[in-house]
Amino acid sequence: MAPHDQTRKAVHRDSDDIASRLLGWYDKHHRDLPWRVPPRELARGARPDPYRVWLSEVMLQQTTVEAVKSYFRAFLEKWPTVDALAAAQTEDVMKAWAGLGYYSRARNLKACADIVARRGDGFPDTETGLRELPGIGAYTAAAIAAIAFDRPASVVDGNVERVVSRLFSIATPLTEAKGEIRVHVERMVPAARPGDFAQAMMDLGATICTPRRPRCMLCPLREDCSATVSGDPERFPVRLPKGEKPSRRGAAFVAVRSDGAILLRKRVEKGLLGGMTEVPTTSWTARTDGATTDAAAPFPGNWRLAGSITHVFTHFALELDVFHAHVGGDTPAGHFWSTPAEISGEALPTVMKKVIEAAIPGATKKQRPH
DNA sequence: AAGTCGTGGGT
DNA sequence: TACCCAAGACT
Repeated sequence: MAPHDQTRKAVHRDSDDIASRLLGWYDKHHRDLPWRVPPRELARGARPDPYRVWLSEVMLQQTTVEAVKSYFRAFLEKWPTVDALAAAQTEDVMKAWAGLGYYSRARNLKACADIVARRGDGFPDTETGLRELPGIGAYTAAAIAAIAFDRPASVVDGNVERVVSRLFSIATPLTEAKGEIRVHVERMVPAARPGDFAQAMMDLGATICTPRRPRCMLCPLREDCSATVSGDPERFPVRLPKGEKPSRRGAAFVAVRSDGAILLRKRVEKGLLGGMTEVPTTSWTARTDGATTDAAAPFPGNWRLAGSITHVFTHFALELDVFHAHVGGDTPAGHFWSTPAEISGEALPTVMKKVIEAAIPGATKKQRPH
């Protein structure tokens, strides 16, 4: 290994070495992903489709690669271009997004597509231009600029924070260390292949420099890594202890018509599960004694307790008692019926599929022609 | 600027 | 089991 000294020039060369080692590793060990153009094809002159880069990056916000794959393929099948997505109905986009979580992303995705389609010149090709679009924050703007447009942007996501905090044994809690981490990344970003560098950092974090039990023996940067040399890489990044998760309770009502249709309604656009579809429920702090239950049901009827479900959101846990009744065809104001053939295509978040399944097992599964 | 916003897989 | 946390954005 080359001798180190304290000059600025040496520091720069050291950073270049890190990028070179990382890119060499990426050339051999990169993941093959549906939205990715591999380095071999980039070397032949292929360019990524900014629409696909954008779509994948928004889907990947706080979401695992495995969860995204099938949604990415389905979206690309339905809406192959940003113009196609702009021409879609927001309601259909919400339906296609159902199950992926963080539903404001879907609304912002559609709003962003509308703006880009109206621009008529594709996506902005700079970090600044991208940052102005709905649903595109600091990370996503940098990622699209680097991956789709070959800009030397500093891409900092949770993987990069972990890798860098270990490389330099950053003991400051993560919330306060972001600026320091960004400075390190800015020094490392290479002039050539900045998009591959960003994806390489994320692949390294996802496959080698994992939160627990990192595979340091396989890491191309182990000689550069302060935390590995000191013997306890899992100590980084340092996070502040988190508060306790409160729990809420409520009751949900699955009303079934004679043809098997289920009564649904649409939630308000903003806030939790905004714009998504649900069965009628009490408020989610309500007590579930008999009096409250009868008052909140969409129909007076022969309600039977079918069971209860629990669902854990990011900042609270929810327990819902699920009531089930067969009812007549009246339609309460603001509600609608969804037949067994239609229900799997509704914009039902996972918590609501759990509720319906508790009352009618199999009801939300996709029907297969026979 | 700390809280809000989903879900599923790994350990 | 209970906890961690993932290619974060928005307010």
